[in-house]
Amino acid sequence: MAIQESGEMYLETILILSEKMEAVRAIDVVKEMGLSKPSVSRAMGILKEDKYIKVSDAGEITLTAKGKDVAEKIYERHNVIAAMLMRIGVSEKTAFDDACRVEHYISEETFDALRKVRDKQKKGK
Amino acid sequence: MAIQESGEMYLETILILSEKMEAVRAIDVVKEMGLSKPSVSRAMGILKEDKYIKVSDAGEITLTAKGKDVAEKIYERHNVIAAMLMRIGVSEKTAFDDACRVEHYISEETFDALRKVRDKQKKGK
DNA sequence: AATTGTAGTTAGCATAGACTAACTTGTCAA
DNA sequence: TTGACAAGTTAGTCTATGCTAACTACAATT
Repeated sequence: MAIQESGEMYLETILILSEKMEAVRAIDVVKEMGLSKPSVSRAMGILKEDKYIKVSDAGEITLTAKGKDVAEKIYERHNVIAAMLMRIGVSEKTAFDDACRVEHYISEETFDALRKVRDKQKKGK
Repeated sequence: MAIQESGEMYLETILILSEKMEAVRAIDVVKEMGLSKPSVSRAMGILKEDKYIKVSDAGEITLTAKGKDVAEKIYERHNVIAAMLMRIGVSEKTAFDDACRVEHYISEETFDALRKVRDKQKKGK
């Protein structure tokens, strides 16, 4: 089964958390995303089942290569979209929030186009 | 209850269809959106219940002022987003499809910013 | 009048994704 | 060693949104 929007959000969150702390546990995801423990517990079960993450006996969650691919893809989208929105005058908070929703819905083609705009902009500076 | 993404899609579709034909019926929505009759039938029931549309005895669907507000808002977003994507090099089809998904997820603030970019661009031409 | 086709509805089911309540398990402190 | 907290799981529920199967109701054709 292809990964869903919620799965992408969980993986992105795990990636971000793993850059901030040595060990990411389910409870950290609960706190970061503001969801209930059972929701996260079940999601981790599915992500583990589908080989996006590994969970150690101690409960430490790590991304597999497959999971990292997804997480980094989404995270990059997030950053590119948020940066684009801020460039056209959207506030940081709104840009972040909107990017968080939009990141799951744009095609590769659109994302490439956005990335190109960003690169051109960068060079121009 | 606030209107959902699917409700916005139905209303937008009804708006578009009502510009193309004199009378819009549920079956027209079925054909336009590629959904099943029961799905559309139920959705119309909810939209009617919540006063977004009116349905005549003959089955003709019309938008109320409230429904038109939503439909036009979404339709404008659709157009602005698709135009923006095409301007940065996205193909027409992809721009249309992506706009169709993204239109439901952007804030008013982001939309205003997009509109401003479009207006500036227009003036510059 | 009987058949057929079209529009719409009803009933029941599926999936994704969230929730609460209540349980287990393990650690740590008194 | 016992009691309490923290982490995680299990079980059951809810909402949104779709589906199929099977029905009704009506109109048009033969």
